[in-house]
Order: sequence, then C-alpha cells, then structure tokens
Amino acid sequence: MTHSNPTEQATPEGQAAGVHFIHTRLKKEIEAGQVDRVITRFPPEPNGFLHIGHAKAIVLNFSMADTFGGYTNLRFDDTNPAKEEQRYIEAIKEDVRWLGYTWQNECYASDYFDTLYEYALHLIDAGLAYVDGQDAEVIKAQRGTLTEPGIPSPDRDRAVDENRALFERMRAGEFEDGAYVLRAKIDMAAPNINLRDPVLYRIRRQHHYRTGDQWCIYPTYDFTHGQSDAIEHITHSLCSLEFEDHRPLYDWFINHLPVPARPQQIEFARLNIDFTVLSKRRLTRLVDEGHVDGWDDPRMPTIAGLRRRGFTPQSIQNFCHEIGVTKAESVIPFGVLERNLRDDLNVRAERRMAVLKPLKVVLTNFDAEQPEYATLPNHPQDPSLGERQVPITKTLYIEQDDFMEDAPKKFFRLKPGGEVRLRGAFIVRCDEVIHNSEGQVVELRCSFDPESRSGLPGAERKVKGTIHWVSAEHAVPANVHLYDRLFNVPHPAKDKAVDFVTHINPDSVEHCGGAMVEPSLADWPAQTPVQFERLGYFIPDINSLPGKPVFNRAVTLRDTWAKLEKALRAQGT
RNA sequence: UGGGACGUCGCCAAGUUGGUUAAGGCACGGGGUUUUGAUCCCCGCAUUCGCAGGUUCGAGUCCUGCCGUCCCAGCCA
Repeated sequence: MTHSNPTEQATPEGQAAGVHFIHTRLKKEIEAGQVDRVITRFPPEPNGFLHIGHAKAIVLNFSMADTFGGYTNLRFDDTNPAKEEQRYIEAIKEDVRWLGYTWQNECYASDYFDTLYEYALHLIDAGLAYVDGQDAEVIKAQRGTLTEPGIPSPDRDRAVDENRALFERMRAGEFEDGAYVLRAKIDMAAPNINLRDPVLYRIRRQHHYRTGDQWCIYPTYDFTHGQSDAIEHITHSLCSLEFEDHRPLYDWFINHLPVPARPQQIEFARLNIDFTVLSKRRLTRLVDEGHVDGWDDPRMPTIAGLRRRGFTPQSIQNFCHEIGVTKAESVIPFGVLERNLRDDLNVRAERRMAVLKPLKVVLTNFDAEQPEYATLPNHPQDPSLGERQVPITKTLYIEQDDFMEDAPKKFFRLKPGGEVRLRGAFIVRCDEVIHNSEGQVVELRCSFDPESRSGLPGAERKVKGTIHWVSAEHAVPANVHLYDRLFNVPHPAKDKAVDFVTHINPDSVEHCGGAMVEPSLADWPAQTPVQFERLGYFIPDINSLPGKPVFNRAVTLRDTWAKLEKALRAQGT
C-alpha cells in the first residue's frame, strides 16, 4: 500500500476504501500539523484466538498507520495472568502475519510493569490515589448505582505517606490476595461510573506467563492501556465503542502522569455478523465445551477457523474495507463475507472436477479400449493458468443431484431420455435408468454423441445443461467436508435469557466420505484453494494426505437454480 | 428515572462551512453473453434522510421536543 489519495484507493469492486470518519479526522490532524504521522497499535489480550472482529481492528489500525506515514505495534495487553497463555501469543502472531500485516514492534504491557508501578507511586504522592482495605463486595456496594452516586471509602483520605507505605508493602507481598487495592481518587459522585475511584492495582498471587512470580500485584486495564500507548508514542488508540465511557479516565491518567506522549483514544463500532457469535467469551465456551473441534474448526469465525475453511487473507481484507468504519452498530450478513471470498477466488482459483455424491453412468456406445482425454482449461477466463487432460472412459460418475427421474420443466440437467453436455467432453443422452431393489437409482445407461465432442463442429449444438463428471477408473476417492452456518438463528446471543449454545445448528457440517475427484486433485497442494466446477471453492484440510485427499468447502458458488427450485417448490410445481 | 453513544433504501454506507434531481457497494428485479444455472456485461431500484415542530429564499445537514436501539454499577479487557 502507498500513501495515496483515498479516492484513488479502490477495492476490486471499485468501491472507495478507507474513507471513513477516522480517516477524515486523521487527515485533518495531519493537515493541521497536530501530528506528523499516525502510529497505532493492535492490542489483543492473549487469552484466546483472534476472530473476524479482530480482523476489522487489525485492518483499520494497519491501514491508518500506513496511509498516514506511521506504523503499527502489536501489543499484548497481558495484565490478567489468570487468563493469559503463551500459546495464544503464538496463535495471534501467526494470524496477524497470515492476514498480511507486519508490525513494527512486538510489545507487552507486562514489559511496562515497572514503569506503571512508578506511575502509581506518582499518583499516590500527588494525593490522587489511595490504598483501600475494604472487601470487593463493600467497594462494589459503595460504588452506587446508575442513578445514585457512590459513597466514599473510609480509606479515601488516608495520608500520602501511609498510602505509599501500604502500596509498597502490597508489592512486597505482605498482604493476602484481595486484602488491599489501589484506587484512583477522582469522584465518587461522578455520573460516569468509571470515574468513581476505579481500582488501579489488585493483589493477585498468580503466575504470569511472562513475568513469572516477579509480581503479586497487577495493574488493571484502565491503568495500563493509555499509559502503554503513551510509552510507545502511539498517536491514536483505536478501540471499540464500549470504551467510550473510559475515555475520560484514559485522559485523566494522561493528564496527571508524567507520560512521554499524549495519545488519543478514538472509538468505532465493533463488527457483528449474523448466524455466528463474535465474543471471545462465547467462542471460548464453544471450544471448551466441545461444541466445535477447536479454535480452528472451519465453522468458527476465528482467523484460524476461516483459514482452515479456505478463506484468503485478501478476501478478509476486502471484506473489512467494504463494511466500513462507523460508530453505528450494525450486523453484517454472513453472506457478505462469503461473497468476498468468491470474488477473490473467482479470478484466481483453478478449476477442477469433483463429484461429491457419485452416480454411476455407463456410456453404452463408448468402445475405446484405451481412455480418451478431454482437454479442459484450468480457468475459463484466464488462459495463462493453462489446461489439462482429463481421462474419459466408458464408466463415469456424475453428481446424484444432476439427475432427476421426475424432473420439473426448468430442470436443465439429466433426465430420462434427455441430453446434457459433459463438461469439456460431449453430449450424452440418458437411455435407461437402473434401480436397486429399494427403487433407488443406482446407474444410468447413456449414449454419447461423437459429433458433439469439444473441438468438433458438432460441439456447436446447444443443450440446456452442462454437468461435471469424473472417470470411474481414474477417479480418486476423497473425503469432503461441507460446512454450513454454526447457528440456526440470525442472532444467537440476542436473547440473554436463552443460552446461545441451544441455537447451534446440528447440521453445520456434512461429510461426503464417498466423493470422487479427478486425478489432479489427488495431491493438491496445501493452502491452495480450488474451484470444484459448479460446486464451490474448496481447500485441502490440514489432515489431507497425498493420494488420500480431504477437502473442506469454503463456500458454494452462487446458486440461482437452488433459489429457483425453492421458489418452484413453494408454488407446488 | 444518571451518564455515554447511535438512528440516511432489505443489509452496509457516503453525504464539504445548510444550496442543483440524496454517492457507492451488497441484495433484489429485468435483459444479454456463456460447454460452470458460475463469471462477465447492460438496465432498474430512497420526492426521501427515526418522528414532530421551528429557523431559513433554501435543511439529511441548524434549533427544540419526542421515539427507538446499544454501552456502563469486574479487584475482566
């Protein structure tokens, strides 16, 4: 990316990208000379995996810094040792990298513990913080309610020396967990509850994944975040809307502490997508309770899950630009994410043929002893991707869905007595339908029209439908996983009275164990999306083996027939 | 009922200091091309900006009052 004029930035859809209220505001600040470049940070807490909502924040932070000549730090907000783990650090770094971003500095709030401690002392000395010896419950009760002011703690007016001594003893480990807490002395009657003497430090004998047992007191988020921003000389601290109420507190610390810079916080609406959940708490539950197979389950909206599902970094970036950045809370249809994947893959994924649910077809007039070969382009619009030979033999497999004995008029695929083109090969006619003892269709006897072979003049002959196929003799058995939305209601967490897991879609995954794929798919390269013609975009699963392929379906192709069929069915035709 | 924020087409979202017929994308509808019912290409799609008043020659943009939605009472972030 370059520092181009925003109107020159465009997504593949031609939509202006990156022009939103934050962009506008930063541009003005630059022009007014208030800042000379924009330095941002992406500040995850290492207590879980990143999800698509984080991607929005990542794209925003990196693109703003990039647009305005600065850089972005990756900072782990690790002030709560009870929840944080090293493995999440690794996963987060991998996800950010995979999305296509390179951070300037890898930072940890825990690296600032010494400085933060000094800042706390500074506040104490200034008479702006005090040590409170009351229980958490008592402090909570004294905080008041939304409509009633809080009442001051009896410890609120403790002498500075005494506060200092107590705080030092807190650090020295002289007290039990929870015995004391350091609080800012602001305003117990403030209408903004965050200003009612918030807790700055708590005693917690917890092994920290990075600082070990060096500390038994840990700073809270409020006392950590802004100061960390200042220490790193972050110019703009972009965060989600729920921190709006914290901004006065953020500024209060910056104003009362000898920090090296004056960062400013700007809030934007977090991402919501329908038919899924996007909170770390809920995603953690899905993993911990075994509703999914882990953080990287392809049904998960995590970056790791989307990656395994077959999403591309580019499609996620495009999605984030397309949805924009505002302060209005919105819910984006899951289909928007899927369409961005299709748009990205349509132009660059190679095409192959695969049959998910095979139906045997015997070409009665195909007498060649040796297989013949059809030449198919690897991409219909991009000849540079080359072509390949696909074997044709007397016995083929086609998709069960591509044959109907009792077909409606609009059904353009195979039916008894009807004709279809086998993609890249020739036109076949269904002469006979063979059933098993239960009446199921198990085999089709067809004859092909030799004149209609691709490349021959007879190929000009038009038939309504074209279907995909594989040679039975050459096809490679494969396992294919089809994924659907994880929840069967648009807003699983909407009703607080109902546990969201009750809305999990029991049919969110379908396994096609008997799929048959064309030979070139036998050892398809990992991490490489491919289009199975007429079916969708797929990617080898991490458990895929050469000769024993396993594919995940990332997304189907747009399917107007499915819609039409549904409409016809609704009319009763 | 305290404080903070938001409300422009079904879903997103532009809308300069108030000034011609309210961008764009998605979705949707219609048509064309097509050996993927895919892609691609045309065309259509808000007399109206949560509602009601007011100021003004002129308001989505200013004022007043309502209505609706979200967030805040962790020693979580």
